[in-house]
Amino acid sequence: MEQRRSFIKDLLQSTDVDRDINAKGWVRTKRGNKQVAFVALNDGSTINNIQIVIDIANFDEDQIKNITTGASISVNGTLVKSMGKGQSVEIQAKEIKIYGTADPETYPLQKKGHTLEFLREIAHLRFRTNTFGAIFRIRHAMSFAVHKYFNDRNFYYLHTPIVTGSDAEGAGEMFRVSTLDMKNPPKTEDGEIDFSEDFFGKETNLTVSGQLEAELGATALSNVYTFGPTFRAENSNTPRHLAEFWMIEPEMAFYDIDDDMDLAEDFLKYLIKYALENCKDDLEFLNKMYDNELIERLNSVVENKFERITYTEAIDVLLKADQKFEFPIKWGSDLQSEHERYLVEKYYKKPVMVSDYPKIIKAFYMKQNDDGKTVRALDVLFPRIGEIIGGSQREEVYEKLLDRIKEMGIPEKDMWWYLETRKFGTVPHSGFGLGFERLILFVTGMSNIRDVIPFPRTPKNAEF
RNA sequence: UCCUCAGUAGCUCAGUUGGUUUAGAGCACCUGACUGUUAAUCAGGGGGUCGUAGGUUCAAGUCCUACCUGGGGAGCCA
Repeated sequence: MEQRRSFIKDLLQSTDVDRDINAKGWVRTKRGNKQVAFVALNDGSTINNIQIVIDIANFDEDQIKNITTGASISVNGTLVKSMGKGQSVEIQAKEIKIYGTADPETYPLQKKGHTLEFLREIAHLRFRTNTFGAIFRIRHAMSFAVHKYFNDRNFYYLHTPIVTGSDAEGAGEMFRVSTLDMKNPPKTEDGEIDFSEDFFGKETNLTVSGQLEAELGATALSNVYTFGPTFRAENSNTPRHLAEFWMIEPEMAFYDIDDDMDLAEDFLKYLIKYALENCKDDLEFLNKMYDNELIERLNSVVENKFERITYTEAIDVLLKADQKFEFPIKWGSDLQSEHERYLVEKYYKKPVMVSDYPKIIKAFYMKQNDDGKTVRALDVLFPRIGEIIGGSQREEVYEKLLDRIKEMGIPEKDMWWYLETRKFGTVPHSGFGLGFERLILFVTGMSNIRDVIPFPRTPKNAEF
């Protein structure tokens, strides 16, 4: 009878030895001599490999030859206590089946390390490295933790549209969605492209944010969140931006800006704590290989209260700073990266939540303060990352919201559905957006956002 | 998009102020040695139109121009 396959993660933790088992996976390395060969096997269930011991006398020579780095195999054998150092258990092989060989001359992954830049060019194979195995296991764990956090707190997961007919979010350039013949599009009488002929009968784009739709859900379900892909056609070439990225956007009825801040802080701490508790091996690997202060930094974020300051207080701190900034700071201008970095890394030395920004530099939907100058906006600034969360209390007063829409030249007719929530049973409400990949950057200690999403979409790059 | 650095073997790099016949090294790979290895070790071997296209020069991996690709920084933001 075929032995049932065990995951390597479970085998390595097992104390029940001298029993027959089956393991399947991909060969990481093989070494040895004429008598015995040692194969390090990995199946993705853990960063750790299990050692397969092969008595060469008992196997066909050609078969052993084909067990090379990258080959996929199934091993029947006995789980035994290891005679060597470095592992407590290993598999004494009885029978090996090779599913697929990997020609050592052309298989691009070798035993020794590769640069992250090179691995990006072979994104289809980089999952097979320790680094990317660790990153994507952590990414999964964080994704799961997001749902768990909200589910346990009476939030509903709301699926907002990917294709949107509203271009009013103002969160950046959008990707057009169209089925028109680009070489010969239908034209109106004035020579413009006639989008009434298009699939949806109007101009449509990929979403840049699910926030406005999430607000609609929150005005009935109380607490909702979105977690989906968003798209920005900005020509941003930085280690912190993607054209396609995942965003988490909770939206809460009856929340003011302080409630919003409480949730943001609690949420971030929960996620980081979840990683510390559930991704120990992977974090230790990343800590050792990429960022010696990673685990220490994660712990410090979980243990310390975030600093909460207003934009105006932030400006005061920056004006008194004993440091020259490339961009001089003044009230009314947005904080530049160098300013954010000073506040987080030099002055407070912990995450900082900045609120109440000048309304002229923020979006139309943010709740206006009584001073007439500021809005209840909220940015959470993290060490190394900068802005990890952007949010606000939303303007719930119909007239004030309409004024801002007019002032900022947003097409009012496209916003009728959004405005109606302020006409019928309007409530104070708040929300924020968390860039999922930026969270993963922080948690893994990676420095380029292209390394924390399986298949990064960036300007001039949509391979795979 | 702007500034800046880089592109030489499968990978990571060296290649001096342009000039010593076939452009080097380490790792990887192949062959051999070794009774249990831990990124094993040791010996030998194969492997390169020097990112692309022009240009300067008696002579270009090396200098100039444009473009492409990648890194870092900035802007936009999450």
